[in-house]
Amino acid sequence: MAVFLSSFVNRVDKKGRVSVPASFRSVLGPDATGIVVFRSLQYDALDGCSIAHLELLSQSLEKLDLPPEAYELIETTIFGGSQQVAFDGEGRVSLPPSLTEAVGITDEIVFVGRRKTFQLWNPEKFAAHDAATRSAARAKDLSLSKIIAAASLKMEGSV
Amino acid sequence: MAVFLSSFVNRVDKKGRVSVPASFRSVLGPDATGIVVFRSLQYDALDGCSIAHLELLSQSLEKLDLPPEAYELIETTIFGGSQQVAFDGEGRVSLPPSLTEAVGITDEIVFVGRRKTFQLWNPEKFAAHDAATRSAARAKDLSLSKIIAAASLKMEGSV
DNA sequence: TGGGTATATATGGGATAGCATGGGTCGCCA
DNA sequence: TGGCGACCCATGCTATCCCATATATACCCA
Repeated sequence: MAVFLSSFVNRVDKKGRVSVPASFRSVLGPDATGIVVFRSLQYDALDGCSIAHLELLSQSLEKLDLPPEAYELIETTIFGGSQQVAFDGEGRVSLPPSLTEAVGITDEIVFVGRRKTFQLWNPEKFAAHDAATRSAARAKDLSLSKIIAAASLKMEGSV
Repeated sequence: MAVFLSSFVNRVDKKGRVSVPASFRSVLGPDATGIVVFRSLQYDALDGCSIAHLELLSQSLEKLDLPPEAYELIETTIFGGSQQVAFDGEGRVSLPPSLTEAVGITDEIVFVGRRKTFQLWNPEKFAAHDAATRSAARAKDLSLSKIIAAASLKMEGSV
């Protein structure tokens, strides 16, 4: 399993600790010491990724041809706004109050897999967001089977 | 941990002393005797870095083909205006009043990690700056996950 | 196929060490 | 000799580590 998949609802205890879902930890690999968390720019949620991913970003920053405001954004928002949180012996992390308060996470949290990264949501907010996204997709008549069918056609055509 | 990450709010005591965040000190390494602080060219804040990094900056400056006035500006502002401050036994530094007053730092200070360097802000000013950066990014629809995805693609492609 | 057992995971709480912070004292330089 | 800065010690808080427990899942054996 190489990507972050599906959603998990976990509790946040009095100390602010949260169990990272075991399947997410296995994606991170046995050598991972923790994760990196920062505020999502688009959503009222937190983004999470592996430390390796952030280091990758750091290394590739110099090579990427980004607009100056993107640099500024990354330097301040990601590196300044992110928190590296380490696993304890049980695979938990303690999320800093500054981040959880900003997105309304209190005693429960949803981990949402997003392939290379994942998100952390307040359960009610995620439910609302998910419902809105779904109805928007329906309105646009987006369906997975159609997308896959279209992709397969494209593949066959290219062979 | 090889880069300066995340933000920390610390107190400035009556003597003008400030604890440098432990994680920043660990980035600087066990042999670091202090840090270098100077006024940011772009922001109403202070820039900080390791002594080694300033030397690196000095060397890379010589290789750059800068117009004389820019060179002059940097020499005067950065190298002339920078202060080397040493750690005390507890990992604190005392910031010169000339610098703190110039950027409005009084009894509280924010350390903001910026990868190879970090910044020192008045908390209120940083909050405003951060909010402005965020909303600008949102307006431009800069997505961090897109940037990260692009970075990974580039990295994978380069292997 | 069903029951029982073992393992993994999530969760909770207590102990401890590290860290931020404050105050005091000694020595140096003006 | 007075003021300032550097070192030393004390303290409270918080994060980290360690151990205990409940629940769910997987496995095994009859």
